[in-house]
Amino acid sequence: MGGKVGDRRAQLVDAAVDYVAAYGIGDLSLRGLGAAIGVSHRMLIHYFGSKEQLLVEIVRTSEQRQRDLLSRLRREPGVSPIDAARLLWRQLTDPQLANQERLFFEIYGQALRGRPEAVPVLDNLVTDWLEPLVAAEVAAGADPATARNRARLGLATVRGLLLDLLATGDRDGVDAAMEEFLRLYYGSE
Amino acid sequence: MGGKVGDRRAQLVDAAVDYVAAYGIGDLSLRGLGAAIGVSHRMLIHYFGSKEQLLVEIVRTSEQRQRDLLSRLRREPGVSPIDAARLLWRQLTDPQLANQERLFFEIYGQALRGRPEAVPVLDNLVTDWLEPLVAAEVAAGADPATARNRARLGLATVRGLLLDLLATGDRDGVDAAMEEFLRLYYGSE
DNA sequence: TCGCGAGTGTACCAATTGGTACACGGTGGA
DNA sequence: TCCACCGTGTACCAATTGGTACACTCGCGA
Repeated sequence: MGGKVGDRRAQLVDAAVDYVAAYGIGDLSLRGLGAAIGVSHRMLIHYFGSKEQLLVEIVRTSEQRQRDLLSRLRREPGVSPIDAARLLWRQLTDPQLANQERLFFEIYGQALRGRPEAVPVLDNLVTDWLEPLVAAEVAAGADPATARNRARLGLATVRGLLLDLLATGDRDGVDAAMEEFLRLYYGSE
Repeated sequence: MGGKVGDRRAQLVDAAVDYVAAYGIGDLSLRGLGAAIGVSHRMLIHYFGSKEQLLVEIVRTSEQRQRDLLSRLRREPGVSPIDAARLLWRQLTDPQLANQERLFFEIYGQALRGRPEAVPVLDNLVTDWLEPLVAAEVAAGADPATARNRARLGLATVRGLLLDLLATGDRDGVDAAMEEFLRLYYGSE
């Protein structure tokens, strides 16, 4: 039962992502991680070949978790753009996901620096999220060109306010700014 | 002439910030930095006491450079909010400052992780920039409460689009989204 | 029963790190 | 002139890092 190698690997990488979300990916060491998740650094090398490959898997899995959030967005069929925006906002700012969001920004920063395991995330960082937002805009009647602009703007605003929230912790202030945005975005038409 | 200790220190820290803006602060080593700016790692310790103190000065100086951008904003007396926004946007997205902006996000990421030399930036990350934006809003006739919300929103949007720009490099697409924002922000009243 | 291979631990290695000890040189003041 | 001191280089140290070698155990198939 479940003794397969892949299972063990998957279990390790999952624990590793949790650890990294909590303690950061920057100064991760195999020994520290191993001690935290109950395995020797020797085993991490054994299962993943090298630290770099382990990091690749960590980044990929962390990305996958973000994508799971996204899929919840995408799966709502007839959701209006404003509801999509609110939903996105509420999900991203769930305190339980704070660590995951911090990790997002940390990986982003390292990707900008060219850290090889992190760089690939830059490709999908914007486009992946744009797609469902554009779809919601178009469904709501915007023409495709402005739909793209509006979606891009909405995504950027959400992320900028998330950055604010993580820095200041001022949930009320940031929520108020978000409401102001929604008013501008949907209220004036 | 000019042989004062402080001068040498200041010169070193300035070169260090340039180096860090180009190569990142994450895996900085005294030897690597020293070799790049023409000084032995021994001297960096001599002038700064420890790597940590050097990093503190690097972060502080990098913050100061951001603040210089800010002061140019603040010094415009009767600038309308929309012009302030455009000015801010154009300055932040100047390709010559790309490295500096990357460093901003990198330091932010590390600050979220609790890296001691970076954490202090979180305090002023939002509030410092809010002040002149709020002032511009109030001067343009907004009541103080919504002025604060609008300023916070504008700052977040600018940063979110900057994140997009650094990730995708799609200047045209991001500029278009910015224009869409300005239309919403100022056009509908 | 035997043996083989996967999973694991211990010990080790080379490289890199921040930091220190000490020695040398030059410049300015007594 | 000579002495003190600042700036600098070289050599070194201890700690930590990723990665490897080898030995051991345990379960399963022949």
